[in-house]
Amino acid sequence: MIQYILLGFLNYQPMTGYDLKRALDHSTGHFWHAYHSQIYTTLRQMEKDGLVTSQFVMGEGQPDRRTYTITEQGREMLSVWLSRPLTEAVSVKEELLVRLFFSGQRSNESILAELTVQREIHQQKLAEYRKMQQEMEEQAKCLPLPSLQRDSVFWMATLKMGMRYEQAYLDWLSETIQTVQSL
Amino acid sequence: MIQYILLGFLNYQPMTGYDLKRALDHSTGHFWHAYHSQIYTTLRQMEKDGLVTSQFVMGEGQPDRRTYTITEQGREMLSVWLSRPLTEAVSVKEELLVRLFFSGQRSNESILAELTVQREIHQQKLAEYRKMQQEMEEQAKCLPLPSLQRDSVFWMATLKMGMRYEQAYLDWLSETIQTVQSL
DNA sequence: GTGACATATGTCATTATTGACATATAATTC
DNA sequence: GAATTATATGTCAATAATGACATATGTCAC
Repeated sequence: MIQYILLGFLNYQPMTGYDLKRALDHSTGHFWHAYHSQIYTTLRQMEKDGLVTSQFVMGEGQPDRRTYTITEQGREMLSVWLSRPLTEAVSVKEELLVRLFFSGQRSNESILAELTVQREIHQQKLAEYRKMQQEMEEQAKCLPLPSLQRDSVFWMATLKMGMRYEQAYLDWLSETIQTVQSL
Repeated sequence: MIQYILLGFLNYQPMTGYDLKRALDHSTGHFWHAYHSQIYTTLRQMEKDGLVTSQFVMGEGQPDRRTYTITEQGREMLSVWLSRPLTEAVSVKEELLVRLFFSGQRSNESILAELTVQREIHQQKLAEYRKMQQEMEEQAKCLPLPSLQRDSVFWMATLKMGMRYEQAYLDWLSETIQTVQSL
């Protein structure tokens, strides 16, 4: 998966591993996390596979940088991947639900403490997404390239799903906290 | 993670790998999937670690079965895990959002086809969860052990999150389909 | 000047997960 | 009687992901 994400970004412009890590952290990282270790090793593998090329630039006054550029083969691979639609349910991994499922043996206080912390975490996430939405709407007014206008519709769509997810999570947490309190 | 799920089930009663696979598929599998291969290998490892013991029963008229029983150490490990609350955001993995994020280069038709299939998938999931909820509510009236009454509150809570998630997903899919149609 | 932080790139051992391959019996259906 | 499905348990190679360890420079504040 991470390989397609990297191709997706490199399809816009050449970037270094560090650039990519930052780009991910502010966008796709919210729905597909990656450590920098995974990014650097995947980029190396992709170079071996001919999906990208790299240029090492000795740092003059700055640390050395290795810039990766997508190849025609890389673009082709990204296109093929995008053209083959997801036709199955993706598997969800929700550790909190696993924990709650087996929480019959726990005290109400222990459970409530955990759910309350989670509510704070998801409130922060929602606030973060709302801020991102505002910033994105402002940036959309003055995009450097008109071709990015179309892209920004999809970026915004992913953000909207993030907000719906966080809102649903928050609503459920409040409901569940109430339920546990009344036990 | 899968290890704690297995301990969670074995904490109720001794079970075989096959039993566990079925139990997971009808419950926790909806928020933490596991192949039978992972279940069997994890059970073996857990036996080495002293978390479970196993009794092999030659099948008389039925296939051979290896029944796993949780040990005191296993119960302890489960308890410790449950008592250490999740205090961080769990990382989400949403392949559809990754795909949509980089879908600027795709045709509207291709995107709409994918979103429509996803809507059907999530509608089915929601229907499945609603059916499970009905069954659970009926079963709750005549539980074999009164101690399960408390547990069923948490099982129901996880199911409710599943329904909220699917509903949020469906609402977002409809919204996004409309957005793409109007491009 | 020194300590902290951002920039920048990597390695590596371990664990987790995937999904195909393999095997055998019993019951049911055609 | 042949095929299919459910029961039941495993192996294994490959991939993906985790998170610690390692290193070096530039900048800024104190």
